[in-house]
Amino acid sequence: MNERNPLIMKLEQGAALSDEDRQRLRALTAGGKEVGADVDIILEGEAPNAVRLVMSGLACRYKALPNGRRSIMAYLVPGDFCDLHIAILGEMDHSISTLTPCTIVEISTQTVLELLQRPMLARALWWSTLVDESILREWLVNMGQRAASQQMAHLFCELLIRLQTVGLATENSFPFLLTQAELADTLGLTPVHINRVLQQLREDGFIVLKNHYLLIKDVPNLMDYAQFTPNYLHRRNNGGVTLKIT
Amino acid sequence: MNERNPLIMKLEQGAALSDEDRQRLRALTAGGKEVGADVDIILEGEAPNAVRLVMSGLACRYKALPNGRRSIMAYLVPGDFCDLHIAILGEMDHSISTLTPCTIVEISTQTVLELLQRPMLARALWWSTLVDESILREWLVNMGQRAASQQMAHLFCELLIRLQTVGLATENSFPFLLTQAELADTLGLTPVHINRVLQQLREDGFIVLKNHYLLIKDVPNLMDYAQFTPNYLHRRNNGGVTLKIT
DNA sequence: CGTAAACTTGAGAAATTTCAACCTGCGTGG
DNA sequence: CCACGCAGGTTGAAATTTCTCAAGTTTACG
Repeated sequence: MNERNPLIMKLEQGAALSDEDRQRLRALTAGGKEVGADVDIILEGEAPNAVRLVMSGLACRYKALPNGRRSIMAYLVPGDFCDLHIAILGEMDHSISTLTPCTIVEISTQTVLELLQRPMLARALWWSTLVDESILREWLVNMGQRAASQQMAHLFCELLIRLQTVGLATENSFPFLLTQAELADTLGLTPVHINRVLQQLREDGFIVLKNHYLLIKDVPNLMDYAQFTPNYLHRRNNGGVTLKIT
Repeated sequence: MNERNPLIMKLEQGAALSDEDRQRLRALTAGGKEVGADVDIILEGEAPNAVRLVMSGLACRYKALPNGRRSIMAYLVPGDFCDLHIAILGEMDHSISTLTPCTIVEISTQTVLELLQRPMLARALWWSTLVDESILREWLVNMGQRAASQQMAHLFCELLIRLQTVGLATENSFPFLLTQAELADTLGLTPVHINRVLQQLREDGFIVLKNHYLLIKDVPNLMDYAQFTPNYLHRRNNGGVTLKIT
């Protein structure tokens, strides 16, 4: 009870874990390595020999572009795997970098194979990669079909739910360490335009964003504005676990 | 040799199949069902009880949007699975529809589980879902960071390679049945703008698109223009298998 | 306090959308 | 066999969104 391990908190959403499953996961995730902000974890073209997992902080998947910009294709929050798949694909087709200081755990391929012997854990890991894929699809919809301010709002809603799942957001707020340039790389917009969009959202009373903290003033209202429906996150109890303000 | 089964041709790119593996796949893929164009195969919210596979024609994953438009997030070419994952996620977070008349094969969950007993087949199926995910990431880059005409060019390059893999494209051309409205739903642009972009590509001598057939006049040149690098498709021999003109 | 990174602002240029009209090919029913 | 009808494609012009460039301003932190 009162679980604080983000990996376990997340995987509970995908499968009914046993106490022993949880024990294994807890053992695995002890003693990660501290990494600073803006540090590359894995580079495109590499073929890593272990699986990595974010236990604290915020990281991202990205591709570096010929013109010097980069495209961020996913955020990795605590409990997210960097490269659960790479053993099969051979080489990374994208890079992973920290956005804030992070705790990264390395798990040997051997250990992963052991985990996969346990049916519920195998199912939970499968679930987690399928949810990652589902998020990619929703991002595609987001970028293709919504106005910039809606895209931004949608991203906020998604982060709220995902951080709630691992106990890092209250019911309507969470620490927000992303720079406007990073948001620009994510949504494929200009930093200047990101800036104006944020001001718009503030003026319209949707959010308060200051001191590296984001507060959503009326969550259902913002979700409505962003056309956000949480089904694509495949949570069992949507946002059921929220941080208690103490 | 001289394989013509698109599923087998594709999976060979992901793992070294044995003759028996191929036999199994051939048996599976016999006797699909013919379906017309613009027919929904699976709808968002459903929980299908079998896995479906496209054996001929072109289909797509899409989400219907509140404003009546739809967002196409993936094309399914012969050899592609519709829902290899759904047993774990519970319900579809998107729909699948044909774009042209298609042959669709249904495979029972039981049969899939049997396939997964064979290590190389399991690996090949894993590989195929990971490649699907990789394609989603590249589409995200495409929509976010490239000019409209480059996006279009990139899409053409990807389709060329993917259709070559299953023997449905020559070294520089393939049948092209997509409407401009469908392209618009894919790239998140307006049909009007798609029209102008296509004219641009024609004027610039990149492509000939008529009579439902696309010819790329200089493939390396178009790839360069689109910043297309095929690594994300994780093919063993990039575009090695091409249709012989007879 | 000084410096660099992050954020903000303004104005003009470019890309894309919107709306509305008009072609064109092609299959079907008369 | 022809004419009608319609889906798909094309065009023009104005409105809107987003970008670019260039110059401040603020904030974090050594």
